[in-house]
Amino acid sequence: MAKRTGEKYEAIIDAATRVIAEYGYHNAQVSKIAREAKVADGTIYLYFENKDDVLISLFSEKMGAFISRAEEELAQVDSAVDQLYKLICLHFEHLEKDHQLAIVTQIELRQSNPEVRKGIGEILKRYLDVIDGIVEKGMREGVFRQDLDVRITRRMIFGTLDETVTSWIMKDHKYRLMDQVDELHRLFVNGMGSQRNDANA
Amino acid sequence: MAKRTGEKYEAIIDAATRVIAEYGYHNAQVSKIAREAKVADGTIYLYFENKDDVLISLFSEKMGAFISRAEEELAQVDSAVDQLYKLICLHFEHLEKDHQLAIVTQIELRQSNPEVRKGIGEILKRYLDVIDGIVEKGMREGVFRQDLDVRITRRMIFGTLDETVTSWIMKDHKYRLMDQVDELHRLFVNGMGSQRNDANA
Amino acid sequence: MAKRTGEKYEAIIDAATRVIAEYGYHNAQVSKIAREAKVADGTIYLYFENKDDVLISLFSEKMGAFISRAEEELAQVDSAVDQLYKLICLHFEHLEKDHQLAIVTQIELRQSNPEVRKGIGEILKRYLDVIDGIVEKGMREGVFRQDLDVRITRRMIFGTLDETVTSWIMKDHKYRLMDQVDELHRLFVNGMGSQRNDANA
Amino acid sequence: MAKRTGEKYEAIIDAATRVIAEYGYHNAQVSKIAREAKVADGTIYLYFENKDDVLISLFSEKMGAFISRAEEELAQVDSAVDQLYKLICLHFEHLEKDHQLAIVTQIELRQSNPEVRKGIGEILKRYLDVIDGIVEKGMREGVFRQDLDVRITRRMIFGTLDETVTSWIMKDHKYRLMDQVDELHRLFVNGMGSQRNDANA
DNA sequence: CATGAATGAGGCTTCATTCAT
DNA sequence: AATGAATGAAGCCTCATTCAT
Repeated sequence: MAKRTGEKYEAIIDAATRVIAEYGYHNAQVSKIAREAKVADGTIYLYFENKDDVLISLFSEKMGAFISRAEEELAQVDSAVDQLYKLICLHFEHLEKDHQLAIVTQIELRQSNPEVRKGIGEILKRYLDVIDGIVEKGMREGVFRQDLDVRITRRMIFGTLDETVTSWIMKDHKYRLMDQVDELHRLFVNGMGSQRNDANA
Repeated sequence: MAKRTGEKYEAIIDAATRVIAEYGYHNAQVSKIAREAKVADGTIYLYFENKDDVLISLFSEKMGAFISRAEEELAQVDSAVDQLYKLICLHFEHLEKDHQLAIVTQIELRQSNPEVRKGIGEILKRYLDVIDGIVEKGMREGVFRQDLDVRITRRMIFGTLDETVTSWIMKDHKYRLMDQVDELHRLFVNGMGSQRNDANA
Repeated sequence: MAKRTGEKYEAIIDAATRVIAEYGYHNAQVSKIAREAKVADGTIYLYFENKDDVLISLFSEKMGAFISRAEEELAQVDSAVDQLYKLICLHFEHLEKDHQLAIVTQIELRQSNPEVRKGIGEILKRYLDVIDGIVEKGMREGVFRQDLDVRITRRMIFGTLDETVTSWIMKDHKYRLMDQVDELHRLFVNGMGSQRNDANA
Repeated sequence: MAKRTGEKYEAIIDAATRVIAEYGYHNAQVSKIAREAKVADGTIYLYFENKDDVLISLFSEKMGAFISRAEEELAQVDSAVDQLYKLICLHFEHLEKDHQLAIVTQIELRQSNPEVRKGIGEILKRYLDVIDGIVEKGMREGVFRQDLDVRITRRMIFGTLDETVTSWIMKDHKYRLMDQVDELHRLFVNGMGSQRNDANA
């Protein structure tokens, strides 16, 4: 039934992003999104199943495009260590370039109902796979420990990046995310590093 | 006006925890919480300002008690490295021991309105201070790099633990969190370690 | 936001009048008014800001129309004495013709909250101006004393008419208001009279 | 059951007067009155049937005392014309001396529910009888028209005094009520006068 | 006599979704 | 395809009154 494509499809998603960023998730009514997109309330239901679908599609479109781009760019990088560096850069650049999107995906959409959160989770899986790929490549290259648990490591990387961005937004973007890339990369690479260090020993 | 103490105060907070864990944040009506606590709806308002206050208090009581306990236990540990280990243990133990609380604090309360989220954020600050204390101690001890950025590092630690717990809940607590303590500790300590490794060099 | 016009706008106001007259102010719930108006509860909020707005609008529409009509009719009367007679007639006719409206405006709406009472007061100001006009005209004509205090006199006229109507309603409309016009007119005119004049004679 | 007498009985009535005058009828909760009277909530129910009873008793005590005093003082005045003058004086003095009481009886208690209004109405009947007595006496004396309708005339007098006081309160007691006694008396006496009499002259 | 903690019924309003035009 | 007026379910909170102490 829902068209899921076309000029108005995109207009609605962009309007939703702007409205949520400006008014917050709890004040982003369908009618407000419709007004912002310059369509009638009912028109939204010609392009989306329901409001949840708008939100999931918003995340899917924005994040999906980012993941695809990330996959492409990472493919052009040789070593896992450099890929990780590139990943952090891409992650931060992506959100630093679009403050509205950052607010919506990091803060507002997380208040959504279980249905939307589930949709978001599924989209994020692809991103986690990208991270897994880098970790596994590093293990194969021998620059990361052989006994790394990929899932644990992936959660460290994703959890850290996610918390870093959220924190940056909560502080009103007062500093530059990109300035933290080097330090985070070092923390990750040292943490996963194959060399001597076994501080716990 | 609100009493904020007493037998029923605790009964209401515990009832709220159970109801939210079972039905989800969006289906945790005041009347349902009251029924679960075996008090009248109105009684809740003798102990709390409003529904938001119940939720914030729930987080505050549970998390506050945990943070206090953590502070005490960490004070009895000598080295920063061991303190960090202890912190991960406490964090995981705390939530693994009480699946309901884990669901409520990690998943459900994050869907709450801005007011509640603000209250939660303020309580979490104390926890972040605890993490900062460990990082700074490690730097003083010389086991962590002198050029660590405490805030960046704190976000790595908290973000990683948070993501790890959330992930564990989403996977229906199918494995044991405590089994991941060693590996995470190693990732952190190596990441922050003062020794050799400068993978980026 | 609220439309404040249209077929349903009037249907809701009329329904509110009937419901309040029948059940009393304190038992006139929005849902009851909606049912009486044959619209959904939510529809009321397409035409009015809130319940208070319905009540103020009800008074404003009914009283506003009456005042406008009164202004017109009085303009066609030459002398102040006859205008006063006409005013009493109009005042009584208006309320005697519509018992429900009389009950609502004289009895029920006076129990309303401060917000509504304030709205009512502002609308009544226009009516008091009409009375002032008559008194001033009579003074210019020389049929009323030159040393009349317009405000004091206005309060006598309005207070008397108001009390008379309220009393009539409390006695269940058992007699005819119109039968009291002559006597009241005589009391007013003699009271204000510049000398002996017995205008009614 | 209710005692209706004693030190606390009066304390509660006085507290109710103060609370209603300060916070308004709609914010005068039983618990607030109890606190103001320095008794427990439940104690109020040892002296009064219910909240309505408190309000009716408040009106009854204050107004009843006034009416008794008025009856006494008027008995010492010879002519109806002078009695009417005295009545206006007493009415205004009574309320001008106690602004709180004026606000409570003229404004706030009129917002009360039908039960209370009914109680108030019954108490006022005694006052209306006093007015009737003056009018009838004046007719017997021949200074008021023989064809006066006592009820119509009574409503003019009461309605006018009532509206005058209400208006004075709404204008924040900015002027002196007592300054209007002469003019109102003249309006009444001329209005009722059997001929031209200018009683005030 | 006095207390005050506990009760629980009741209503205004929002907003995602539909469907006649 | 597009509109937007209409729908109606659902929940937080207040406060008069009670009754065990």
